[in-house]
Amino acid sequence: MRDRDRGDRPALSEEKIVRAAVDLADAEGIDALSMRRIARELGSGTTSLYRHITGKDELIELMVDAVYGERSLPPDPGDDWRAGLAAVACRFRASLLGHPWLAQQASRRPALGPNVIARLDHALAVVDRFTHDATRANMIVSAVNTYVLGSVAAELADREAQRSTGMTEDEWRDSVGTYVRHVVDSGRYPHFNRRILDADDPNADARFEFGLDCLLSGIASGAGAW
Amino acid sequence: MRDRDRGDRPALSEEKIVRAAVDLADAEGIDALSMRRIARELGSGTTSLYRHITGKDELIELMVDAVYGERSLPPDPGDDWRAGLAAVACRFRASLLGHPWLAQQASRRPALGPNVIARLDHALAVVDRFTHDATRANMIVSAVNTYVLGSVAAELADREAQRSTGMTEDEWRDSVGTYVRHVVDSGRYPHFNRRILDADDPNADARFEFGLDCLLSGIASGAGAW
DNA sequence: GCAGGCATGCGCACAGTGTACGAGTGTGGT
DNA sequence: ACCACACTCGTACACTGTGCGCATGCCTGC
Repeated sequence: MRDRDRGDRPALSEEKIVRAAVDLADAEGIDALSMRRIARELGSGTTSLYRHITGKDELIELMVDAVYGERSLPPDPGDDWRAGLAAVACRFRASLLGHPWLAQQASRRPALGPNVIARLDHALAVVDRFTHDATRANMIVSAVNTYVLGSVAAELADREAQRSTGMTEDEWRDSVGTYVRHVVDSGRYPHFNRRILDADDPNADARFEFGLDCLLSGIASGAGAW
Repeated sequence: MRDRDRGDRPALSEEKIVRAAVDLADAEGIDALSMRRIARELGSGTTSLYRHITGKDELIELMVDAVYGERSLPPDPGDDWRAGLAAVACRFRASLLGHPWLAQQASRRPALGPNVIARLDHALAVVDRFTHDATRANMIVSAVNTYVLGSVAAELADREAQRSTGMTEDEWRDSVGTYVRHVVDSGRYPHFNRRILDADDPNADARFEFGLDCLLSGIASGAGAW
């Protein structure tokens, strides 16, 4: 008993709980994340978790900050603020895509853990090469983060749709297609039709980069000044 | 019995259920939305709801489309595509802000109800004044919608934070402030400090419009072309 | 008028959730 | 040696979504 408790189960800790929770959420989705399940994964009793965290809400905040901390900060891009900001945005996007549950939590409470602050500081440092106006720098970073967040949310929605129905991409397209054909045949939405019929459907990466490029160009041009 | 069933409770219907669900989610948040609670609000049995909808997932999809349909389409802006697109973005934002639970659902399955399609068609019509390239129009609309979604998600996170803690804005600022002071005092994040100390904290409307203006300027300048 | 089918409403039950409470246990300080 | 403490965890409670099957009232065919 002594050996088992000391050896095989080297006691719980906040860090271990958070790591197990992140792994579980990554593997099976945020809906599968329950306290009982985390405890089972750790080989401990369910309520033991509550000795190290105050509740599920706090656990999720800790998970968010932990994920923000797992990637190292991108290298200093020198004077090219635009490339630097694009790199920040891509890293942020990669973090969100790697942990699909993250984007879903973003509209709950704002994360302000140490790792989040570190990333924010880095982004502000990059923008500082472009403008020394603290208020403006703040808004620029907000705008870029905001765009990335929305972009990933939309991308995940698409991905989730075909995952939850268990269809391949082609099957999904067919399924939606027959429904959409009704709408198209009604002829009431000509522009929507054109989008379906004429437009190429760019992949998520291309869409992301297109919007990011527009946003950065607008920033560079000095838009948004009073 | 006959009278009661016929008069006071004029039978359930999909539409009534959806409306009750939207009202409840607006008033008490998405977490308070349970099938039992909706049934109680309607004065019916819980499982009666399942005669009209297949389950909670479908209910939420119906709720999303219902909300998209409650605002009339903005007037045709004529040839000023930029003003028209800005109007579309503001309407979208208003819908999301009026129903905080909406943004949280956006990263689940994509809504493709009739009302959503109608709005999409309208947006594409506006952009058609700017470019006739269907693929490019598609990406432009995506980028704007994406930005609005992210912007609202961030705004709601702030709002939710102070609502859930039951603090006023000042109390919240103080509470975060003391925590942040630790970080600031450490001196490790100079740019973050400058943001806290020097930057004005623009309200959500200003932040939204700043980013939107940047994005639209970038689009107008032709950014994102290969 | 009446029988039967059918749509609808709903009580019960089941497996699952977050977490409060308090009892049990091994460890370190005095 | 003793006590206090940190920790683990079984039990319990009030919830959740929803499948099953029964009851009831209306509509149709005779």
